[in-house]
Amino acid sequence: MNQSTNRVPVPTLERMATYLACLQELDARGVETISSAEIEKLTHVNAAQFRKDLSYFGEFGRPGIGYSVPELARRISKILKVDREQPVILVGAGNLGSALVGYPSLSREHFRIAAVFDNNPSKIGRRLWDHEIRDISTLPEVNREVGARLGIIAVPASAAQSVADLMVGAGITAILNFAPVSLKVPQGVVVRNVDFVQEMAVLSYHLAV
Amino acid sequence: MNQSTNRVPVPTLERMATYLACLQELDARGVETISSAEIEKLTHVNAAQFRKDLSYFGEFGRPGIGYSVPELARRISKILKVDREQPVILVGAGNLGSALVGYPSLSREHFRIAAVFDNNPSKIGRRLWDHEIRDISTLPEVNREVGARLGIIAVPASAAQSVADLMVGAGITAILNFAPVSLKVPQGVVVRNVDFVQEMAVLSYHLAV
DNA sequence: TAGATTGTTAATCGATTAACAATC
DNA sequence: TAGATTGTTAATCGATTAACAATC
Repeated sequence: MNQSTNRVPVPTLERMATYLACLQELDARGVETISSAEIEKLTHVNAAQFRKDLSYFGEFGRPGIGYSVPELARRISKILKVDREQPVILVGAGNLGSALVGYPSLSREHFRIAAVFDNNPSKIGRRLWDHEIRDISTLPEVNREVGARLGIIAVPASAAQSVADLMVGAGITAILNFAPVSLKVPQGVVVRNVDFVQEMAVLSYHLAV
Repeated sequence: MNQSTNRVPVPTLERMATYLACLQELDARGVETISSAEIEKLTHVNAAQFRKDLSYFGEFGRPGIGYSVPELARRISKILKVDREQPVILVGAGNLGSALVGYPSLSREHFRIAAVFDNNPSKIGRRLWDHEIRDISTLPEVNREVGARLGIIAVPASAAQSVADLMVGAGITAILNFAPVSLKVPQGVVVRNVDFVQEMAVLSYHLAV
């Protein structure tokens, strides 16, 4: 099946990333072959779901045998485009931004923080890990060099929309947004939101009174 | 409609938290009344969806008029149980844990970090913001005093399951898990996962080649 | 009253899962 | 061959949305 003709459901994409993490772990442990039933045990994703998800992208296994762990990992990496270096720009050099820049799993999947921005004069020019914190107003010119298409927004809610606008103007087409606001972006730009408070609120709902 | 007889869809709960954030913002701006159509403009959630979501919990508006912003905010807070102080324990005093402890929005919604744990001897005893980092092995006894039912896991994937087990043993019934693993927990314990790399991978998929 | 907007039903849409022929 | 497991179809399940009577 063809990725350009058939729209892949977003939940499928999320699970593809989950499968990949699982396969990389198995590969590191030297496991060579795995069945959909075993994937279900490890990820708690239904085996039929797993096979259906893969079917959006092609055929990956051998009936009666299962899937080659390293091959499947390689092919999913390619599908998700995490098999190549991907420059990312980050706006917001606060605690969260700092944690993200230092987050080792991001670089492990070839996401490379290429520039860090803030609008706070007392932060601009200082260092965050091995990055200089740059003036937000230089974002367009910096990204002309860097060429990132992925952006991370780690600023307060009140500033998020204007940062998004700036990013989109500078050629960013995919945004990970940590601010609790619904961003307005043009067609063709993808946004995913991460909202800790929302997550905690959903958990809170489930507490016994 | 009754929350104990009818299971509320998880997407509805997530949106309820979104509505609440939006209403609090409106309330702060002094807006007194709002219609579902205006909520759609602000949150990009379909107006019928909004009304349907609320219908799981009762009646909140007045036909022809709309919804009282402060009243609806108060009632959603109560439904999500974010109207009261909620103690939370956090394990993992790394960069991410540190960012979470310092995250102001959590306390704004009455989530109070009550204790921070780590297993690293060089961290134990040190301070993180205004918390002493405690030995993970003391978690059960500390939580006997603290009485938290919410826990946050901000440790590497390899340690996450054992931390989860420890939390569950200490009375935690809801876990926010930042480690990229599928936790096994007993019936009655709720887990929500936040996985930055997964989010980035989904965005990466959408990039043009 | 006329106009606006709710709460809810019914229709639509899409995602999950069971079942099984194909195949190693 | 017999047993295992895939890829895919069809059935099920659940979530979203349009439509509208009820009501302010």
